[in-house]
Amino acid sequence: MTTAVRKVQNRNQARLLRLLRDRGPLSRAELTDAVTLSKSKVAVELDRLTAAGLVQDAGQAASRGGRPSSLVRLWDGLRFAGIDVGATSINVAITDGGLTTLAQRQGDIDVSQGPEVVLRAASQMVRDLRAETGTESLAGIGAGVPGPVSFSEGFSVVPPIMPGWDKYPVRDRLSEEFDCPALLDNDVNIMAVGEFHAGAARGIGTFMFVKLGTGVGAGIFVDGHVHRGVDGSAGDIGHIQVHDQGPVCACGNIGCLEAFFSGAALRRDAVLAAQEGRSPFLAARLAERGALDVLDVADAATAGDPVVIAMIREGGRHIGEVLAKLVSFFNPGMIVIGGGLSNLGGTLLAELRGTIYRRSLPLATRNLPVVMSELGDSAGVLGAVRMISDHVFSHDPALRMADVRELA
Amino acid sequence: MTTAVRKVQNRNQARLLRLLRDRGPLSRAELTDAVTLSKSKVAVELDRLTAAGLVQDAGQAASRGGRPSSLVRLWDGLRFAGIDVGATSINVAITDGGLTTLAQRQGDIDVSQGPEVVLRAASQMVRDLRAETGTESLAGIGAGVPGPVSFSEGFSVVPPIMPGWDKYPVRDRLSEEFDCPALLDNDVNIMAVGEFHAGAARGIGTFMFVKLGTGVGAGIFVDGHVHRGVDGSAGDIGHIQVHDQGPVCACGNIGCLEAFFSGAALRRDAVLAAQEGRSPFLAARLAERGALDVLDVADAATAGDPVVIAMIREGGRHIGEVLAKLVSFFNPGMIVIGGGLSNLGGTLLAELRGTIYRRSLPLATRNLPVVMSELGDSAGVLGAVRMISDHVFSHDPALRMADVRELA
DNA sequence: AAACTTTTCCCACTTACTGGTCGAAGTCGC
DNA sequence: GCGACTTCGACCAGTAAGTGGGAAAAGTTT
Repeated sequence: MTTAVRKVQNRNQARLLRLLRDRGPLSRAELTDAVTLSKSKVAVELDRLTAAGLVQDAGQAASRGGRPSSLVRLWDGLRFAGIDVGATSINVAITDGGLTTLAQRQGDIDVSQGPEVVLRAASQMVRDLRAETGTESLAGIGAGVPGPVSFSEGFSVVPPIMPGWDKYPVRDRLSEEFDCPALLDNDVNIMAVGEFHAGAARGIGTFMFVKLGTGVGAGIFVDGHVHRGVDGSAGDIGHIQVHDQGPVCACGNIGCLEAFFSGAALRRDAVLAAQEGRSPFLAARLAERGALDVLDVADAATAGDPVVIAMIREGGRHIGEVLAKLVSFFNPGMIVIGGGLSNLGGTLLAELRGTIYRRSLPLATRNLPVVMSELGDSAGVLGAVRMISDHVFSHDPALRMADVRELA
Repeated sequence: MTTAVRKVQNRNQARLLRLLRDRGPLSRAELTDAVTLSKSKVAVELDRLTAAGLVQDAGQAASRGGRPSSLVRLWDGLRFAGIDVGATSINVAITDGGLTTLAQRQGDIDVSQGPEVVLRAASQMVRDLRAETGTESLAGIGAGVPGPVSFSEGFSVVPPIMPGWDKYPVRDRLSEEFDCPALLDNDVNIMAVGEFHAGAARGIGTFMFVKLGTGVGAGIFVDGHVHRGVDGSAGDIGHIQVHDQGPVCACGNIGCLEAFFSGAALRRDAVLAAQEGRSPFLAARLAERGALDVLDVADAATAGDPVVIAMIREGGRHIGEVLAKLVSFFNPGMIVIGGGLSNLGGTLLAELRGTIYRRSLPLATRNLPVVMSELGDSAGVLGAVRMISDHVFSHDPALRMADVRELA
């Protein structure tokens, strides 16, 4: 363990680090090819990175007919932590520098208990995982929480159903406690980052991630970057009004999208269908277990229960109608569906696709894949570590998008 | 007139040129302060720009208590042309390097006559304006046409009601004819650029421009850049379905937003109200002139005609309901309303604001101005020249956003 | 006219990076 | 086993970009 300043000094070092993160150990020659720099320059920067303890030697590669390359890789002890706080659960992972998960843990929480309680639980989980993986120090922590987040300030802003979280300095608390850089974002955004990094949207710079969970939200990628909007509330589509009348939403309004279809709405409708005897399958399950969740509904659909299937189709149609409008507006290259309700599988996906393709312009949908999340529950933590590693593996964190774009 | 290579050689020259464009003549000292470069470097680059014929001396400034500055400005003979093709009209302007309009001309066309006819008319107008302003050569041409455009390829793609335009190489034709760089974009996008450059959205990097004209469309700005979407169809909100039933749209579908409210829809409804005797004001106008347009409707509203006012309010509500959904999704910093229907004035704006504020989340609307276009008919041509001047005043046009962003 | 202010020109110096050369370290053919 | 060939990495001189100090230039103020 070096005690050197573990800091990226320039743009070239940042590029090299991200190459090593994304492509694994590479030789100096391969790195020279990948970045447009001379071998001398690459060698110099690698020496500096090695001295800074960010990079290390990785032995010899097999010869390709000449002198064998000596491989270079990210420092073996580099560790990132990701924290994905949901409404009722928390997911924590520790990865190495290449963002391979070394250990992961899930726990039940109630986000309404406030930031102190939740952060205490999260910290404990991180500490446990550190012990488990023999992690001495963390290079960075990424975290996501439900509801609108001020990314630049690192805290939640007026979260609807999360008392005590408003302006609570989550990012700075994490940064202090673990003595490393930290970033906080909306949970849907980090899931979108996850799918972009290692999931269905790999290489698709402009896409929408739609989370159908307890609530409904979207993560928006524009040219490889999260679009957060001016107040950090972009993607907040759960409370779009889809009807004048309809069920009352948790937010107090009437006709919100997530009052028609979401984890909460589906549970409500499922229990009703069971109690009213419209779905024998769900009635049996309810009697058996005393409650119903998304998996019960999915099972009922698989078993061919017509009422349940109709329920899913109607919900999918509501979501699809909103997405169709957003597709016309935004013209994304892909839509990724995630969150708990993605367990509803093919029935839901078919309805979504049908509605979106039927209601949007042909030009905007002719190349528009609508697919399920590839990462499932891990999308959030993976996105969180990707987000913080992008940050750590960048030159001057102060020099951000806005400034760089101006140059072009 | 120099015959030197009039070409920007590096990023610093690009920055200097844009400074001179946006802030007018400046002294070397002021330029040094504005860019973060040493005075020596600024002097060297200015010399090169002068040699390239892009920049020239502009005499002495008044002394501020010491040696007076010698001012530098863009070459006096720099000229940009902007072409804004609408469904029924065409607008052309020639500006100097600082994007001040030197001459402007408007003409009536029918875009359905095809690109050959329209481009011939446009070229003639540009030639007329060149003669009028004594312009020897153009430094660049920006143009906008209705419907989806492939920006990178420089032509329209599957435009709904524009036979013959599909894949017709508009950009390259202009570039060849006038022997200068040219860019082609969607007409709504260039209007948005215009409002960003010199209109209501000055300094607001993330906003929506909504054109309510013959059709309905939106221009989307994200962090100071136009968002065109993966197929160039972003902002195509006119055919969003707002109802299961309703008037048949020109696109063949039912319930499209612009079938409910647009220039075409309003004319239709106005004539109907006149013929059915519901609006005495419009009936009189129709009898008097044989036809009705937006200005007649505006006059009727000003005169207090209750049926017309209700008509505008209902239309505004339809637009507002769609915008409210998009605001929740996109979280812009401003909405600018333009196009012919903005002549409807306060009645329309009030209804839009009311609907948007009522139906979107408080967080996304608490800082959301909804304002009328400041540039009116000139937004398009001004945006077009701004677009092409950004292009000409940039280093390597090949090195574009995607690449630059990757560095950060 | 002297003192002061501000700008511009000039030049030595640093920094970032390039690209060629050469030895090191392997494989391959015989 | 040895020389020819290939590939890699270290070294180093050279270059382009940019910095920053100093002096001259060209005004104003006293």
